[in-house]
Amino acid sequence: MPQVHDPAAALRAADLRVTRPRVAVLDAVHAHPHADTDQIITTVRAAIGEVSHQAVYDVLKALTNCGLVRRIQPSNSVARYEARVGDNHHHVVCRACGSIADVDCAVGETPCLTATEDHGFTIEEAEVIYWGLCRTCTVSGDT
Amino acid sequence: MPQVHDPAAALRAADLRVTRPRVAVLDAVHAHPHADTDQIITTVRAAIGEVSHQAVYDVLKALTNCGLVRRIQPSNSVARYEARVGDNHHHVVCRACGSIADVDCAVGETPCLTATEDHGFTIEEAEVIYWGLCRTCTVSGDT
DNA sequence: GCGGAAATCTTGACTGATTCAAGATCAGCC
DNA sequence: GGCTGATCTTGAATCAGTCAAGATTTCCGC
Repeated sequence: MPQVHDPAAALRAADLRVTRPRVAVLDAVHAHPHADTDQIITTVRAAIGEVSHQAVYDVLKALTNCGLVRRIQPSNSVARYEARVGDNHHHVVCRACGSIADVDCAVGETPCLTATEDHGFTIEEAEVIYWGLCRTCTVSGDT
Repeated sequence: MPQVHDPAAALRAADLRVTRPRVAVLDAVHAHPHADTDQIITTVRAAIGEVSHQAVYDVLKALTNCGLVRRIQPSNSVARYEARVGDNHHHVVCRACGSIADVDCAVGETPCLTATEDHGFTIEEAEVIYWGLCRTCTVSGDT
């Protein structure tokens, strides 16, 4: 049982072949939470040399599908990815600079999952995005 | 005091000039909640004839800025707009067909606004998206 | 009602993230 | 080591949304 992050094992557990690009992408997402695709590509290339952006897109899609990474995409932002999955946490997004931080759920394990009127929808998951200003932007812009 | 939807009055109240495209866009958003830009353009053109897509984008941006409409953009979806603003309601999005429905907040007026750890962020607003399946997709896909 | 100034709209090109497709390459299995 | 299909490379394409310049239109005062 790996206490540390073990990409290869995670990939095998998800029935995905273990390839250098995949391991590198998984590492990159672990190392840079909330990174966008471009940052991930850069990180991956720094780690293992040239990799096509297409490969990174494919890998991210595969990892997202099997639940190894989570894709988040606040409005007016490109897609971002994080490796913290399985727990129920949400995000604060800075309106000014776009930075993202994790927020543990304030209400319970599955917050707000009880919609008052579900219109016949089968609700599986609640995604919460808090909008505000990060500390830096609060200081610099609040004059 | 207009009991009914009065686009011109709303525009004036927001310090925006009253133009045909703006009135038509406002009408379209009122008539079709959660419509995407393309649907809005189509509706507007049906109402007042040819209008450039650029004008619609401009108008939507202006209306969003002044708070007359709200822009929502679930992951893997294009931008959508709705005229129901000011109250605190959220959305259910169908994972299969992308349809959206309104959900009143289950918790209170400003749900989940109390993040346990705000990382120095000044939180202004919480946006909640419920992911699930709409009734139609639940029935057809749940075999 | 008329005229001027500034906001708004039209036209048309452009960007940038993401996707598609075809073929080359590699991981996993025997 | 060799085979097979998944995965990666290459290169082009798509699509929502943006930028920019010039033509119109609204609003305001007269």
